[in-house]
Amino acid sequence: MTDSATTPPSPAEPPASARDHILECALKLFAASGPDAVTVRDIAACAHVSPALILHHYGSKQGLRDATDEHVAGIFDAVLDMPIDAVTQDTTVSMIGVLLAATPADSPIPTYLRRLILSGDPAGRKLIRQWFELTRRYVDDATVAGAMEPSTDPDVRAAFLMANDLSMILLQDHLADVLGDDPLSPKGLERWVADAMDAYTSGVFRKETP
Amino acid sequence: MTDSATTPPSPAEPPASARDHILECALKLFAASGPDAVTVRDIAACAHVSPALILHHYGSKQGLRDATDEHVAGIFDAVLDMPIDAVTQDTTVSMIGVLLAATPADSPIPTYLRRLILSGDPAGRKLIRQWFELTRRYVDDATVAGAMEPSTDPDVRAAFLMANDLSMILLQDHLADVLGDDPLSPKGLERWVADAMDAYTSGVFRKETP
DNA sequence: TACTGTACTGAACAAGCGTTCAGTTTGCGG
DNA sequence: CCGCAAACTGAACGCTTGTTCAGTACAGTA
Repeated sequence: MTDSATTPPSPAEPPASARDHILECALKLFAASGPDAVTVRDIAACAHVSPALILHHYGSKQGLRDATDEHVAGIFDAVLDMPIDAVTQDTTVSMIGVLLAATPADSPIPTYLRRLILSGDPAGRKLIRQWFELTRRYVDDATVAGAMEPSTDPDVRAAFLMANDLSMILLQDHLADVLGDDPLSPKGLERWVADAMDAYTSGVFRKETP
Repeated sequence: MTDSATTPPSPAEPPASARDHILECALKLFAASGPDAVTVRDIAACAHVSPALILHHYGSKQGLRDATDEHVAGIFDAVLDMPIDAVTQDTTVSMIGVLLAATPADSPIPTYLRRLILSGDPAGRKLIRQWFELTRRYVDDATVAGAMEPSTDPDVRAAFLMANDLSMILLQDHLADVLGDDPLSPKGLERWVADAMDAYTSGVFRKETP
């Protein structure tokens, strides 16, 4: 319930309090192994504090999980609030490019996002809803603007594009395995986007086989 | 190490031994909540046996997990071994339709498959590799046959199609949430396949905006 | 200096976990 | 019938887990 307004007014850089450090470690460890596999003692060791301090600050392990979810969702919200124009132009086909550009290369946030989406809890559902609504609006706008072929089922079309986007996060490791390039790395992203754009503009299947 | 050959020769229907019943329950519970969240006692209660019997038959909880993985992978292999012609024709765009047709409607297998793929363990990686290889071969065949537009990066194209397929399993709940139809139900599948085929043949984006 | 609230710790607790084991029941060949 | 291996159980063990709690260190205030 205490938000960042309770912290003393530090102008540019937060003083990296133990509380923030704990959340940072939790984010990293949760992303790497999943919250269930990470113990409070693991996080305490990572943050160089006692396990009791974590409970002191966040009430319970679940409280820390919730705080981490909120933190990531907040970052994601900030990315989603970018003007939609930035999404449509350049090689940035999708939300993924924007998200990757907004987070450092070794950030655990994409990985954590994957877990959040697949965990089935409301935070992930809300996140997907926002993502879908944004894509849905984009489909309408682009269709009206003549940049997109009209679809008889725009909801499915938006979900189709979103799912395609998401699969890069969800299947990152597997795609890296079969393609040889991490699809979320600059090189891998370029390969992926190039072929995806080609598929989306030139089509994949021929209408009939002459 | 003891395979099904050790069971007595029952002609049509396996006698549903306690051992099989345990695996069946494990499959259901693992799919529903994830192996980490399911205790040996949970599985024992589901199968109406003592926890000790599970360890007697499978050695350890990990042994049961491995056995369940193998069982699901075996079913999946049987689906993948279907002739590729069956995949290309009709509304069955993809592996998903074949898989769904091969399993009962309320089967926990698709859900378990999702967990297997995302768990990061070798069983899931092997499975994805097979899936990819099949799709990769399909891309070549369909391109030679003139049914598919040639791609400059066929590996990515195959991964792209596979990922699109997989996203229906991975995002099943979320897609059902935003679309109102479970994409793995007959109705939802029809909606999805119709729009996906449209996108794949007519394209999504226009080449230029006149 | 004395007071107070917050950050923080070490040690312990209760509960739940996977696993073990001695022992009982069951089924089957001799 | 006996004997023996396999199926199966109840009760416990050791360990890890999240959590609690009494107490310490330290800042800010009067």
